[in-house]
Amino acid sequence: MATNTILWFRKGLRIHDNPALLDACNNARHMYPVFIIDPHFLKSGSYRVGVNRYNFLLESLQDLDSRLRERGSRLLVMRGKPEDVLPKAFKDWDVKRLCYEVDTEPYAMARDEVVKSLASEACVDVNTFISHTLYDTAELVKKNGGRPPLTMQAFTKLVDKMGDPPYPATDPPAKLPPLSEDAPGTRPEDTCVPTWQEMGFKAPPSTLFKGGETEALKRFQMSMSDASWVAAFEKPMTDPSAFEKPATTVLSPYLKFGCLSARLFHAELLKVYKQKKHTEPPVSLRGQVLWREFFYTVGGHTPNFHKMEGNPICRQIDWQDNEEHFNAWREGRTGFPWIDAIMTQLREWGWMHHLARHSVACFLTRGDLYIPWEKGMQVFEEYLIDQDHFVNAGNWMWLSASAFFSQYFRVYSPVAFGKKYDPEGKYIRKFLPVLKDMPTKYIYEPWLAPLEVQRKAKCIVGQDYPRPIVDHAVASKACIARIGVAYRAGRPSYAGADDGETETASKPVKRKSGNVKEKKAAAGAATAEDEPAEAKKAKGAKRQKKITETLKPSSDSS
DNA sequence: CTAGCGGTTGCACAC
DNA sequence: CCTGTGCTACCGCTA
Repeated sequence: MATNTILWFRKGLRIHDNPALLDACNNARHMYPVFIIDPHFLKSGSYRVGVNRYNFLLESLQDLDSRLRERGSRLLVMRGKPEDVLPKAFKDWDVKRLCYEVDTEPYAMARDEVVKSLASEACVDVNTFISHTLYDTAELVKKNGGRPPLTMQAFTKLVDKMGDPPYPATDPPAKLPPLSEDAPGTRPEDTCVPTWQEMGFKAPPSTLFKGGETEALKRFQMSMSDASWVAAFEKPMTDPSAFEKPATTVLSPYLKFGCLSARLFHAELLKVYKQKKHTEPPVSLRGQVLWREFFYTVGGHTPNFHKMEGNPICRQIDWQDNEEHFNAWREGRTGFPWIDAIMTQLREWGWMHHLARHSVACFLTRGDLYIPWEKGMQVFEEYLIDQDHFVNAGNWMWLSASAFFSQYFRVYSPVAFGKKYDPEGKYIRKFLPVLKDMPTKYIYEPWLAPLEVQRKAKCIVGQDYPRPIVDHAVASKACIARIGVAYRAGRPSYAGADDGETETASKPVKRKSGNVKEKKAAAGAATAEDEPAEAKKAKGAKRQKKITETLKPSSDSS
């Protein structure tokens, strides 16, 4: 017997490869495609979503609406909390089935548990589908013995053992089950896609990238059309300073919102790979899709993944917040043009190259400022159009050497790194017009330019552009020393064999060499209980103390 | 249990 | 110009 169904869009803002859509159409008299504008994502004061990503979402909804209309349906954009909106809709529309795509982010998991029990109270069947990721990440974890692999190598092997991911779902019928037009609360003027002004944003969006499935598929085709480029892709070889034509696909925002299916992307990559000799993960284009899968898998099965505290895979480091430095970083006025240009691109475009993100993330945390990675993560969360919960947190832990990556002495130079790719400083001149006439010789280090040169370039350092907030040579050495202390003081133990395991302190932590007590080490003192091998460090201790002192917020400004 | 391997993406300086 | 080394001794995984 045909019933009324709700198709609840959250991510997965697409028609293609959408198993929830297919199920919602199945045996449906009326099908109601719904998106709910959830106030959770708009908490005033501390934006979770800046105007660029929010508008990207609104454009994606517009596009989804027109694609549904082409098929005789339309999108109902509802306002309110899902746990209020949905039960009312169940009753108003006499709904018997609710279909949606699984979302494993912590907020979504909790929300959906509530919705499920409300649905059950209303005698509504709930059908859920995994189509945001390539695999069911819980299955990957199970196959790996109950805990997620923590290296990309191990993850790639695991995925290979699983075999190819499910093939993309078939396209939906050309004619979708219609809404009942006299259903309460579905008037077009009450359920249309709002504008960014209506959402309360003051400043207009400034990103170049347009949201939506149509745009996603266009960009996807464009990227895939050059098979040689696809087959030869090596992420670390791409240029972070390219902005006229970005060196990578810029498909990430479309994957984040599900405007593009990762499974479609993956399947098409395999087709190209069959024809051509190609690069391999982790650097290949397929590798990039696997990185996303990796962070979804680890993040979805690690408690408190987006925090340092209570996160069993995250190294506990004595980061030190510094309001002044943090604000300078966020607002692009550190005095390092390469860093400030990247932070400007972040705010204006909502997207920058992966390696550019590395530069600024390293600078904020283990490289120069020693500020908690969570602070940086929150800034990215607000401004990035492709912000993706697990990917963002995972990469911030990576860059701050808190998890996954531990060679903390590999510090990016805020001067040399960009110069390698863009010796002329075109990227800096583009995003920091105040420096556009600075001679190439000084474009990465304007504070070294003689005053006369600064005058001629109409950019006086200290007036028109800030002086550097730290001496990188000093700050980076201090950071390396201090993070080394934190490393020796203890390491995280992933004691839990299960997802829910949060207690980690019970297992003894084995150490290879002198287990320096945190307080003593932090004071920079060599201790008597240290192994003889540590003796040679006595000399280093003094220097270390000095370096540690330079990190104190009161004394480290230049 | 443990040693050895290898890791998407650093840099400056010495030789 | 190249390769090696210090920074400081990393760590999950595999055999």
